[in-house]
Amino acid sequence: MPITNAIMLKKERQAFILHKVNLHNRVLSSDLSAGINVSEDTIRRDLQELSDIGKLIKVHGGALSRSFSSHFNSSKVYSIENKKCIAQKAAALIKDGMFVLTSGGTTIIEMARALPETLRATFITGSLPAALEYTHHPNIEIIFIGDKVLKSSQITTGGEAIAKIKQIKADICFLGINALHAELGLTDNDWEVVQLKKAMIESASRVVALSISEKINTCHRIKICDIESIDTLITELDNKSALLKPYKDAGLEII
Amino acid sequence: MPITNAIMLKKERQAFILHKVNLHNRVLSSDLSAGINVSEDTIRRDLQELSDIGKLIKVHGGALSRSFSSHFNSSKVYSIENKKCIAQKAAALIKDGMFVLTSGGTTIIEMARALPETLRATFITGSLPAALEYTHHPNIEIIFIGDKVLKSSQITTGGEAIAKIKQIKADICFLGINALHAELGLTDNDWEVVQLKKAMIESASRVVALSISEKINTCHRIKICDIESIDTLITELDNKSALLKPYKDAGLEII
DNA sequence: TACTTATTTGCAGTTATTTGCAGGATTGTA
DNA sequence: TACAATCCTGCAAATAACTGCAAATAAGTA
Repeated sequence: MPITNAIMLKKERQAFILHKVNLHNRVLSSDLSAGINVSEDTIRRDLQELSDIGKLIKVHGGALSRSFSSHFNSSKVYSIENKKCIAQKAAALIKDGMFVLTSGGTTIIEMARALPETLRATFITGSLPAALEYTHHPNIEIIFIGDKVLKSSQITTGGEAIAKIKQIKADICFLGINALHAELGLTDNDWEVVQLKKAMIESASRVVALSISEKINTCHRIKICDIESIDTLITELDNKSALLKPYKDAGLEII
Repeated sequence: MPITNAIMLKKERQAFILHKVNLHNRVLSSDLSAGINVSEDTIRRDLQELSDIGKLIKVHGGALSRSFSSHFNSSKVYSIENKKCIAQKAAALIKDGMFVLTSGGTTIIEMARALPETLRATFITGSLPAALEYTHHPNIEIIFIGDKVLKSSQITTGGEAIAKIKQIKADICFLGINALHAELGLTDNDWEVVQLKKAMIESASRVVALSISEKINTCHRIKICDIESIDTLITELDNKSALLKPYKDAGLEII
């Protein structure tokens, strides 16, 4: 750590901190305080400001670079309890003999775990984790949609996968939802995933969207469909919740 | 386990643990405690927190990866060291740009983990666990063969899967082998799996069999092919081993 | 210049977090 | 069953974060 004997301007100091954090992927408040000649309080305030504008991630004792914590913070699988609640409600909709089309996502995985052991149905999916979860159930038939695997989402995508889905006529389709908005509809931020979900919606008699409440009234870049294309919305909330009213008004069944 | 002598921030440590758990599919608290310089209590608390937000599954003595359904598989880690050895040898055969066809099985999973990060190749498989493992690598393209999923083996089987495989011409094919015999050839005890492996052998320029030595000179019910259909045999043994002589005499390359 | 105002910084006191440790409970295994 | 390993709980020490405040500086203004 190069010692700077001259005093530093605030902006200058923050630029220096950013440089350090990007170089080493992490910094300690104590090191910075010793390196630059300022109190730890000042460093903390700097880190707080830089964190507020998203230049780094502040943690107890220092800060981490943004790229570093992307793996850690990006796929926030928070609110497992809520997802389990949604999973219970969703699983109850599936009856013996049904053809069930499902997307991927943690909520779908929870649904797979919530399926009663006695259920006899056929599940069709292109999600590797979901399919693996289904293999643990004794009485379920699994059809996997093959094609190129999208690594980030661990699902198959591509023309052939979509063509296969279009051949299917499923009784019910469960979609794990990333963003839901009363006017903007369903959106996602991956083009491939959007194509796949579009196809799934078209191939099912009944479309059920699974979404934790914090994703309600948010949107992403690419549109999947309008709200009206969804038949049923399942959240962890009570169906009298005010947050759900716009969707109820749009004619969706709320569970 | 790389020893990190510098102190680690809490979040940093947790990210490290997550990385480990996703890489190896399971970690021991004691190993982590020794690797990072913190008490087991701290590790336990980290695992608890990560478990609470659903990043991993905490078990007695350590933790399991969430993406992999290890409950079933972790108990089955037969002679893991030998398989790692085989995996290393097998991975060395794969070059940039290759089309690689692989079956399922624990040895194949180990091979997936042994692939160098820089490798750029296309992997084709019908095994759910293998495909999931491939998704962790940065430069690999994955093509998944879809169809009905055979739950016991977590692979896709059926006419369509076989038809797809027959359309492919791969540079190399890796087969995890359950039984190998100099006169009786390759055998297996699941009819569906046998059909699939037959197709894979026909679709590859070079066929590589991966087998731990204890499976040599054993046989199962259903025949896949003769020894001569195999080009290369990889075991954990030295290639001068007497056990391998019949296979060497049959013209196989022994690694 | 002289005055007001805003920003920055350090300090003291308080609160919160993290960590290791000691004990007793629990679990897995021979 | 007995044994060892692992766990949980509460506690204490160390560290870090927050709060309010005051001094120093910078910036704007009549």
